[in-house]
Amino acid sequence: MGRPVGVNGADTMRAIRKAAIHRIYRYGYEAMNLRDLAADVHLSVGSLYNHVPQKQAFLGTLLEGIIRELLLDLHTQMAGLTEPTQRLERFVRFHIEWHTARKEEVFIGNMELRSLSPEQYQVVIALRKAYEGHLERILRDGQKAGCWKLDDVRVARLALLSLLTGISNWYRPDGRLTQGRLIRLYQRLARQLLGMH
Amino acid sequence: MGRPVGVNGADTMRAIRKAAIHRIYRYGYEAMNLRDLAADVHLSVGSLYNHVPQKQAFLGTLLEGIIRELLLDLHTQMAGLTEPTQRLERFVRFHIEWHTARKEEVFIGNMELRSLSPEQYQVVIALRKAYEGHLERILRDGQKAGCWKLDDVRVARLALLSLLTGISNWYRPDGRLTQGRLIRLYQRLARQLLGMH
Amino acid sequence: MGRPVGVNGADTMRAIRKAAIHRIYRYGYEAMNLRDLAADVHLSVGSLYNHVPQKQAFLGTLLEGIIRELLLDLHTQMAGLTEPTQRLERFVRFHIEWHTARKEEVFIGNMELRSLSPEQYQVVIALRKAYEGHLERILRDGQKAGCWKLDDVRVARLALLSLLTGISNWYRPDGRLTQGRLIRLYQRLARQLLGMH
Amino acid sequence: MGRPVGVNGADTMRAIRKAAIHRIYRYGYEAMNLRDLAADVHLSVGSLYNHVPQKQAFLGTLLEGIIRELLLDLHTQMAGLTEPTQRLERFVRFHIEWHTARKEEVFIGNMELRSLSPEQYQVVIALRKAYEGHLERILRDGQKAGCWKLDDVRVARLALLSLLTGISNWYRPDGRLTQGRLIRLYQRLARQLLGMH
DNA sequence: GATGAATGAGTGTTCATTCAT
DNA sequence: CATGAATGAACACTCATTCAT
Repeated sequence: MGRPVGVNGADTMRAIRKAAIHRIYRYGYEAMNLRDLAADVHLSVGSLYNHVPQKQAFLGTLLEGIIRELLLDLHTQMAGLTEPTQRLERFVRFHIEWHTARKEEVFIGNMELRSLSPEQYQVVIALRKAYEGHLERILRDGQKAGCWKLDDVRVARLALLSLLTGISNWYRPDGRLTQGRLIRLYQRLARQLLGMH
Repeated sequence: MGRPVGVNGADTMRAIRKAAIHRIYRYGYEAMNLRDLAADVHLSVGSLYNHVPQKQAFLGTLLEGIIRELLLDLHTQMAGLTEPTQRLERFVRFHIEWHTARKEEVFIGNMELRSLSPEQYQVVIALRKAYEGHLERILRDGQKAGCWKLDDVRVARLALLSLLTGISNWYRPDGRLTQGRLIRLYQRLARQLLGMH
Repeated sequence: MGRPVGVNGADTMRAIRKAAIHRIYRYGYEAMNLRDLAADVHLSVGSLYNHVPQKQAFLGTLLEGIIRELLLDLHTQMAGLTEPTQRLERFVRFHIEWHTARKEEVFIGNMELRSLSPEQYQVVIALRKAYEGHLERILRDGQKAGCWKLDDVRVARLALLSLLTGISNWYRPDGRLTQGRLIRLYQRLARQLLGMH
Repeated sequence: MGRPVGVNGADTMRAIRKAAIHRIYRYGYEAMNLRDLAADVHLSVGSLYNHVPQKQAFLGTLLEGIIRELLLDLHTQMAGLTEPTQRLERFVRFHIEWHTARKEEVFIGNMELRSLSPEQYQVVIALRKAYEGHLERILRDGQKAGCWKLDDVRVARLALLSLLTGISNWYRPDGRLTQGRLIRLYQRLARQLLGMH
């Protein structure tokens, strides 16, 4: 059969990504099978391969795409800020906004690293390190500037990221807390964690 | 065929559990196949089934066993303590000790919840809630006693657990930090997170 | 891999049914394995599953299909007849024709009822009852019309069906008896069984 | 562990046979597994092998035993009779008595022939032929003696056996018909089938 | 592009059978 | 005799992947 009316390749691709992210989020990469994925976007398995390379390669581009977008958004948000305290506030807000708005992406970006091939793993880990490095630079700059006095900057960075990323494990958009309140609470927690008052 | 000399069922079972935990930790439950698991303990697949009921049921008992042991150890460690600040210190130490000594168990206990059947999930989640409830009680008692002033006890509990549990994502036994120093650092971070000085 | 030239799904399905009937006839449902069945129709096991749902479900549709066809053919053959004696003659002829021409189908339709799931069993048994009911109606009508005097109509029906169906246990198409002679012999036996001269 | 008190080998063997017959009757030989059979007689699979040779060989001795017992009982029952009509009456009664009292044995004796190895099959078939031959001799003697006039003695024998054996497909001990009435009904049917009166 | 049909390697699971204890 | 534990071959079924149409 021919191509259905009003459907174009880019739309289909987007639909596939979305469906894949959802399935991986709920069942994990290994447990996602291409038949179900194809069905989600009203395609046969055969047709899926007109859009997707291989399951494994697909996971790679998916995770890489997610973290690249994260980094891109981060740089946009942080542009122009220089003062460490301000940068920290902004980072926390950004991180929470992304991790609540893009809960599923973030979740699989953390969980499915082990499903990557070694090469894919290297790429994604490098991008993650860039993200972590961003926060670590803020902490280091603030330490130098006397904004906070940390025993161990690296541990503080790890701790702060655990704190923030943990949100994606329990946050529900329809939960008790508004996103705004959540951000303010965690900005305070972050400050306290770094020993600011 | 037949039973080899000097082989004992309980020992075999222990070996299987250990090997399974390791494989699930490294590759995930879905990616663990019973042939490899059997090979780990020098058994044929058929023999594995003399010890393990079904892959799925096995995962259930595995995770349930882990968290039951965690709870048991927790109660032992916390016995006799009443003062909130003391209990918090002890909880942090206990959590980190367990999460560094039993890194693999803890990791799969967090990651593989989604691989559980609905019934198994209910059981394990209930046990996890008991653990979280323990910390929340500490925080609430300390709040009443004026040890700390939290904006939101529940969020503080979630934040604290994220902070502590996150350790299992990066901790290496042969890393830069001794376990003792790690505990002291995190005890301080915890105090600061709660706004104590 | 990929689809070979000139292959058609419906043809394949027919071939599978035929091969399955033959294997079940010779070895029984339990003893039929899907690898051999696939090989019979020059398919791999995987490909078999493009046509067949599950072994169990397949048996269900197979047996149901056989008896539905039997019923359909019966109604075609009996159409227009009213006189009990005539209907009996025709029924006997029809039954024998079907049970010799479709020996294998008939055989597994009788033997493999116990391999059906409870739900499948209900369905098939209901269809069988329809067939038996047809004969019983003939006998009852003839009884009323005075064509024969039976002690017990139900027992006569069971006896008659045993008599006729038993043929499929020993009939060989290349045997001593032509189908025509077989039918005439059994029509006489049936009449005698009912006490007609 | 040692041998339980009050249990002896012959009893165990009898229990195994009985359980096996029942399981084969209900599920078929292929579907009967030795674990369940062992459980039926409160034994472990390993222990079963102290009593039973191999599954396949066991089936052989089982079926052979059944038909040998049938033949033995037949000869006992027929002893002393010479007159064909009398012998026929007695045969019918005997056959029905056996096929109702030993329904399960009879059923598997007919159904599971195809599960036998070629050698076992030869043996059992030979014994069955002896049984069929007995009836055929009666029919032939009666034909000679003018008790009945059959078109085809062999077909009459096959028909008569189908008629009688078919009872085991529907007979229920707690059914509408007493065994006595059943026998009288079928004795009449048999006479009519042979064209007497 | 879309589809149905094909493939082969793999997966969990069962089962008859054996044997040291 | 009874048992638990071992084995290996088999089984139904799944799944990523390919390709003629």
